[in-house]
Amino acid sequence: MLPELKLQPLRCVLAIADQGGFHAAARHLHRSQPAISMAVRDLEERLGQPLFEKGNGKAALTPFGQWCLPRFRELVAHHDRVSRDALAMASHQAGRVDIATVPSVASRLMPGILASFVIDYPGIEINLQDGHSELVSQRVLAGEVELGITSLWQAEEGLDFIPLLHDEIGVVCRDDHPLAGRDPLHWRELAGHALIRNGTSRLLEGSPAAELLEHSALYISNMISLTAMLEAGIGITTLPRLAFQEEHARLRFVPLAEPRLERRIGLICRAGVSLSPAAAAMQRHVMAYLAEGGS
Amino acid sequence: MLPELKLQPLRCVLAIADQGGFHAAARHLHRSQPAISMAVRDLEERLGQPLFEKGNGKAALTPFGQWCLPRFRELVAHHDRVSRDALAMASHQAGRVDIATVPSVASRLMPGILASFVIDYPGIEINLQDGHSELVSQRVLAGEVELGITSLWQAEEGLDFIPLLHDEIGVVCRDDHPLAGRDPLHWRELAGHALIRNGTSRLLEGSPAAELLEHSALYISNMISLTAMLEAGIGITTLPRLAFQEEHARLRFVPLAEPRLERRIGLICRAGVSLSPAAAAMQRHVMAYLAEGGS
DNA sequence: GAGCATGGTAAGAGGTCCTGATCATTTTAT
DNA sequence: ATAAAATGATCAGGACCTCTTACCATGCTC
Repeated sequence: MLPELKLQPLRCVLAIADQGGFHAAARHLHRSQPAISMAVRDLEERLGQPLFEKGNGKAALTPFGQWCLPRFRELVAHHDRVSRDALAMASHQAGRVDIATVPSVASRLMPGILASFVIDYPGIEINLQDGHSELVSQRVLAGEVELGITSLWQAEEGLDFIPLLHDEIGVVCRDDHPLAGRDPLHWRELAGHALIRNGTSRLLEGSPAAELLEHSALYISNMISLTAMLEAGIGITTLPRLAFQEEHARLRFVPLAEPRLERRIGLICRAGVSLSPAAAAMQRHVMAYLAEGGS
Repeated sequence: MLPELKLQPLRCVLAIADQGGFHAAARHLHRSQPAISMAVRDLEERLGQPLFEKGNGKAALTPFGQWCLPRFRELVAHHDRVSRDALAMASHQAGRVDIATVPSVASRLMPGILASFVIDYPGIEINLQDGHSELVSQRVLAGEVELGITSLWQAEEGLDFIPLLHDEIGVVCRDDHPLAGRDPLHWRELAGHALIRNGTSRLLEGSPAAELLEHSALYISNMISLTAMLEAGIGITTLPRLAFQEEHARLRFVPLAEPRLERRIGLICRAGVSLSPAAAAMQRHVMAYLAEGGS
């Protein structure tokens, strides 16, 4: 029923009207002049009305053509806008990535990653939120964010996990603590010291050191509070190295040598659903960044 | 630079998303299934990003595809709207005609013409304005209106004139006037009677009766005032028959037999400019209406 | 009237698009 | 578990469309 108005003929009409002639339009569109004539004739046949006056030497729009012109112009402009936007989106020059990470990654890794990312992809909008690792998994699974950077203790259904780095677990204590200087540190040596549990303590579960947790009376989830406790000398805690804020002068990180514990930090995304171009770019960027050692 | 997004592939994407599969989309679009696959593949290559997930049995949009979908839908809808409007305009189901006529035509001819026109072309908007004949010509020439119905005393540059009917000139007087019953009326018989000139009196110019005008002291342009004068018995006047309002019980129209004078009423439009589809329909309608004798 | 512009027309090459048959894979039914 | 059905992908062939080259008709300029 409706005739299919192809865009090329519409562009021809616009060019003829703007450039003031078939030949000029042909030059402008890099086509031969007969192509313009035929495109216009075909379009006029589809519409059932001439767009240009015939017979006279000059090209002049009929009233019908004048009526059509602005509508054609709008339609072509609309097409170009959609085309440009889609291309920008596809070529990572525009778009948006939502990422969720655990706080330690957000504060220690992401600044460097994002600093270089925004240079490479200035058009991409980034939304970074942090939360504990289960929240990160949930948000990725729910589709609220496309990418997550976290540690997975168990392979989760519907999530793809791409390992990025190993983050070793250690003991954090004040610099005047007896354990502060030790380097080969066995978990048994922690017995008797006051241990403060925190959000990452469940990383010890399943290891011989797990029984330490049973003798711990303090649980602090907030990192600020935790460091304050440690600085006050109230006790020691275990943390992944990445979660240890090195700028605290009086705190020391002592890696656990036996058993050697670590969390595997990686990228997670929904399985079976491909990423948006922007998120794919971010994924590649993160992997390349960490492969180069965080340069 | 910008890829040319043809509409057919876009429709394919919409159909796949709406119908939930390539085969369903093919049935819906009355195409074969490979055509759909190829159209999508071509579009994906142009954009540089896949729109549908590959590998899985089912067709599912990628995030990029989801982003594109509403934009594609808008663009296709825009095209269809333009196409439908242009087609309606071209096939006289929509549009607008601006006409200017002399008052006599507007009041005596146009009601019948327009009554049947609006039945045949219910979608066309009509704008009718009246004015004296020079004003009609001016407006047509200036492009303010596309069509005019008037009497032309001289062929005017840039105007095409299509004769429609002959309107004879006669004398109008009160029913008790000495001339009221006369039928073969010679212009010499008007001598001595008080003649009121009006806007149509210049139709006498160039005829033997022109000298009558010199002995006339009254000029009334307004038709209401003029008939009031005539009904008061102040004098007589000359009018084309069409301009004589027959519903005035006490006034009589006596055709001038010698010289026989008439004005030629016709359609005028700008020369060299074709009419809008709606105006062309009106032109044909007027000519057909008057050729049939005003049925 | 020669020359240059306008746009229109005809024939052929090239590309696009569609179809029909076929294949690989997944899902569903028995 | 096996058969059956449905999904989308692929390929070769042909119809169709579009563009180009060459040529024609007309109007304007000098």
